[in-house]
Amino acid sequence: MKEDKLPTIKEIAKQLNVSVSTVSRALHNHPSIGLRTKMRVQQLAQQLDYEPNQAAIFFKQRKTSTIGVVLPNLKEEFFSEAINGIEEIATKHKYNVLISQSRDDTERERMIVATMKNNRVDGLIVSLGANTTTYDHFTALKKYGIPVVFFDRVPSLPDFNKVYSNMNSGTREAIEFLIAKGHRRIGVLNGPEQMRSSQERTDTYMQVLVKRRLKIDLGLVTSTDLTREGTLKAMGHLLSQRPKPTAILAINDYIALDAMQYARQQKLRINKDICFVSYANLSITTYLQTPPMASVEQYPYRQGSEAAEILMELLSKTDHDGLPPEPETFRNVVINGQLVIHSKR
Amino acid sequence: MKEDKLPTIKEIAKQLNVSVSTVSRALHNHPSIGLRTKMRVQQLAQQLDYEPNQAAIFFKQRKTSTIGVVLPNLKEEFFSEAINGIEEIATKHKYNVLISQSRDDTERERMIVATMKNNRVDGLIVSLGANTTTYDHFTALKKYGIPVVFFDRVPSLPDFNKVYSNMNSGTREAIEFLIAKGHRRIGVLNGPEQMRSSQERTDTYMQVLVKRRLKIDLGLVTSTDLTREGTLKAMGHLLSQRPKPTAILAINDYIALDAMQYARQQKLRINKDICFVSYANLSITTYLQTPPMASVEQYPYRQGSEAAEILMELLSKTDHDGLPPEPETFRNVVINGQLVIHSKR
DNA sequence: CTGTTAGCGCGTTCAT
DNA sequence: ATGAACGCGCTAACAG
Repeated sequence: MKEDKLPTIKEIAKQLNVSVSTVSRALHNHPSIGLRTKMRVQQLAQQLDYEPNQAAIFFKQRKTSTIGVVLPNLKEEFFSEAINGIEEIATKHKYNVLISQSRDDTERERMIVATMKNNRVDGLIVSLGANTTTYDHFTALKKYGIPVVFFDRVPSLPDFNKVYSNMNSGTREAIEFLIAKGHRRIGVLNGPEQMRSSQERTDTYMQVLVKRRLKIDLGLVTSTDLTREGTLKAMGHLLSQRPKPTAILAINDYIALDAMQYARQQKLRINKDICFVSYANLSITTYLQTPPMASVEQYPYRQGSEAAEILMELLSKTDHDGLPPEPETFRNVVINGQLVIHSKR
Repeated sequence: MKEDKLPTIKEIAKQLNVSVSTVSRALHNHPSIGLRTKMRVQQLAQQLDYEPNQAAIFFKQRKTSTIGVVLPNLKEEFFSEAINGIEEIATKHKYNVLISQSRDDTERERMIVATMKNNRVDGLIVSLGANTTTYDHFTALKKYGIPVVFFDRVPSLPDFNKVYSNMNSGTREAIEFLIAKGHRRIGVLNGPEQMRSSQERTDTYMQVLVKRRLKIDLGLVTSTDLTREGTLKAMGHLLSQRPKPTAILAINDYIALDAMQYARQQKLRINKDICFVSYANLSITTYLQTPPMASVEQYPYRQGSEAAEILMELLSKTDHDGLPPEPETFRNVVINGQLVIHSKR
């Protein structure tokens, strides 16, 4: 049953008593091939169930038609949704997608990038680990001609291609929303300080408070390392402030969930004693009886597909290789997060 | 900055005035290479930052060191967790992982399998789409020598390698649990009938009821196509039965969530008027104020890693290729689902 | 111990 | 319109 040998053009050539190059050309609809031969070749190919050996082609073309995707995890709906976006574009361009998770571990991230490089992926799409502060493992790729596009968790340095949702507009909306609801003590449950989004969030928070002439209490701004423990600890800190915050802005829905659980343990009633607003707008929150009052939608699908689109563009440029040494320009796509209100109360 | 050419063994050979094979052997610690030359080679390789071109190796060895993973989606924590298991094993064996989602669409599934085949993945790990009832796109792989291992959503035919959690023990425990809590009218919210697990679930359900001498009402056994709409419709059916069921066994946590939402809309109080027990035991349920009373743990990580382990084993056999035409034996690993109780009430 | 060579499957000149 | 030959980077069989 098992046909040991997959058909090759050579095989076809032999059977038809023509040369391999003829077969190759016929298969590619090269104009200079006789209609008759072309037909014969194509028919036999079909019949033999011939499929070109991608490995050989990759080898020859020096490209693998594969892009690597490195992200913190697949568990968060945000990232799996982003992958959908990436996959869609990649498939459209006949690219394969190699996915790997850094688990927010910079060391793992380095390893992954290294293996991907060795496997000669054509390009990389990356969302950084929470603790990654150095980018040399990415800059190193430049000399191999492997383009990198970051999304969501992007480096704070300018010289990278990135797609992300800026925190400004969304955060502004969120804070204004809470103020309008009467909240005066608003806590911030931020991510690690090295994350670009954390800084932006804090900045905007401050701005809005100043503009609204509310008192700024730095004790209300805290950060979690994104682990559950870190979040609980941060919440402990926030809730120990006096007076207690009546609302909390959390870096994302998962963190908000942990935080809400903690608050509930402290006998606080969600959306009554304390309100939550967070980022991402995940579908699971719709299942909660007491979801966050509002979420800043981050458009993961769009971020993924935009990043992939940019990468495809970069790759097509590399193709022709007559690359005029442009003054190295970087794509920087910013998506405005939109506040989505879940609970009227 | 960009070094156009990556170093090759040929390059190293030239610089050292030795032959490529010497370099190759030195790099592989071949015993028959002089210590001195070996050192020289390895040092220069290091210095040049030489990395073997995997594409070339793949091409030569006729294997890609890549396994494909086809599953319904990445969004469900069950699957992303399974991927962690797969990744762990694959990485350990120096394999890459190509992931693709069928979105429960058999047509997409076929396409994916076809591309993976053309990309010459060494093997496949698959969890079937909900509606897949034919397996010819998988059996076809046999003649290309591409082994397939299924997990969780496995074919109901015997001649495939599979890893799955059988529904019997877990379902039995679940029903007994509900009966012990005083429930007499227990509804079943099953998946599509073609799914192996659905049949098993129904069978066990019947068995336990018979054993406990409870009345069997076929109106209480219904199925959803796993879409939200399908689930709501099925719930409508279940809740229209008289007397209404007081407990419902749902095929998985996500479905349970949809079902609970529907119940809540019907002014039923979760865990009071109606109880839920489901399968999977996802971490998100811990965030719910009213989680399912109990879940049958399905061990996604373990399923993934076991499947990968089996695939690795199959692949290593293929390697030596002196495959004695064994009478085609299939691996069939069954994991017993364990009931985990969340709510005492 | 080391070098020479063939060949994996394909696309691509360069001839004819 | 077609064929012959080369080479991509690497391994392995064969020769010294």
